[in-house]
Amino acid sequence: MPEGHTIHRYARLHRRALAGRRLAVSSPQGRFAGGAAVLDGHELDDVDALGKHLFYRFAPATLHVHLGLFGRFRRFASATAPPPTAGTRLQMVSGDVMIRLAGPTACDLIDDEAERLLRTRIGPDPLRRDFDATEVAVRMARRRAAIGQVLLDQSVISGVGNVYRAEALFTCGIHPDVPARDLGTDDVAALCATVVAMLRAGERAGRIVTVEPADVGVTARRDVPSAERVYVYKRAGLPCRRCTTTIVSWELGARTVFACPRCQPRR
DNA sequence: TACATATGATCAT
DNA sequence: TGATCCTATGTAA
Repeated sequence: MPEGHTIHRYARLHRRALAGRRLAVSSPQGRFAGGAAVLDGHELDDVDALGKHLFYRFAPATLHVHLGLFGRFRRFASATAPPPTAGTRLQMVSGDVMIRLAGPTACDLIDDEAERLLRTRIGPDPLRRDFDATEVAVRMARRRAAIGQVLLDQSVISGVGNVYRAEALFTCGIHPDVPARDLGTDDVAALCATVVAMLRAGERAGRIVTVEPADVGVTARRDVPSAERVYVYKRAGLPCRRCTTTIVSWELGARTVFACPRCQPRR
């Protein structure tokens, strides 16, 4: 689940549900018991997202969460919640609202200096109002690595993961192997605009839907069947939705990338 | 019961 | 580049 759209969505939902309240904070699993004790009983002031990072502001400290590949939050009604699973790292409760976190790569208290340092490593975030596509272009122009690899580099542009990389490159007709610095100004601008639109749509819907409804024979985006929400991701061996050419996949940047050889020529 | 799998990132070599 | 960490879920045995 967790690309940037998921992170920003959690920030929004958790802010709405929990900000301005005193929270019972605990670590059923025990691995975050010390940090939970510091926050327990304090008011959550705000929740902030940058790229794939979340920051929960409490007076005593800021809680920093990165979901990694496996992490996920789940929300329960306190009264009817099942017992926490063995992997429940963090639990935050206010009244009837219970939020549980399992499987994160990071769940720790972070001081201002460490956060400042972290933020210097994070590139422009397409889901923030201050997103700067020009700055992304500057950073891409310095990379000779393949655009498919550079799109996953969080210091160049933050929040893009393996699904959106494949889908954005397909939509823009760019082959993943093209060196980033060889892309034209127009290509980079289109790519940024596409990523912004895709992540925003994903944040709003709570799921990734990158196909144009017309390409799968429906009129509204919400009517796109679950099996037909993407163009190329995990569709190796299947026909392209636009041209019927067989989708191919290979390893790029230690992750599997997918592309249509015809819609995305190497140029 | 075991294994494969996944939308991530870091560290050692 | 490869090993490693983290969890839940679905399928195979």
